[in-house]
Amino acid sequence: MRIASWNVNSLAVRLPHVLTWLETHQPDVLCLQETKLADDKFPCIECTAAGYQALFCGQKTYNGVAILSKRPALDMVCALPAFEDPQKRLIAATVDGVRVVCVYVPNGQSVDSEKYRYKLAWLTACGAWLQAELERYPKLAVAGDYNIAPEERDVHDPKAWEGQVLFSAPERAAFQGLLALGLKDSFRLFEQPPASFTWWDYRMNAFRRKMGLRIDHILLSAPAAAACRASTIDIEPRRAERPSDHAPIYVDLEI
DNA sequence: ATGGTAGAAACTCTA
Repeated sequence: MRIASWNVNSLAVRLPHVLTWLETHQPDVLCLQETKLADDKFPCIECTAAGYQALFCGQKTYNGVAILSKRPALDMVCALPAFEDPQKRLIAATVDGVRVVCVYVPNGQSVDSEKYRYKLAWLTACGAWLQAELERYPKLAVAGDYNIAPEERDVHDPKAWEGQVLFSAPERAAFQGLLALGLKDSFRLFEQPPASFTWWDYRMNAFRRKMGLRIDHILLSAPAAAACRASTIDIEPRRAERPSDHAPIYVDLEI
């Protein structure tokens, strides 16, 4: 079973990229973030034609998440139950016995902002909810844009980024808190190339200059991690015309 | 020096 995740930064703009990528890589599940689409605008017909059903939880202009799957996705949840929030950042469903959680963690903007405090509060609420999900669903994957680089090797210039949003100590501690629930960072289950990143700023030719961060992750419960055979970043779509600023990532599970 | 780029939507906010 191949489970993928991609922050597309507007599905309206990136739909051709997504359809091409589905055709090439044939994931069983694709988690999307930053669809930026109200639910009545979601491209269901195009997804069906590509062989995928879609569950989505969106809003106009900002945020928005979706789960595309070849097989039926059941028991959808579309928000953190105990966290009142108008922003559409989480959707979960079960596909072939695997609980798939798609997250778009708040960016945080800057460490002194209200948005940063919201990011940390959101992560606390998400962790508490995931703890209960892990008890209900042994095979669980949490895929998405975490907006956190966990370690120095996940940042092109850790000294420059130290203390900045996406790499500050409280954010990294929150990420470690998710791992402490028993989740594994799938990417680090395997030897990986140095300077492996998933996001490059559109500005300053960051992609060409390899100035990236690894902020998109697929975390796995212990039984899912035990079945994981590979965890991959596909940077090819970042080279395309009008790319998303994020690369798609995926895991291959022997399930 | 606080820039720059992209997207949505509206002439600004978010990332």
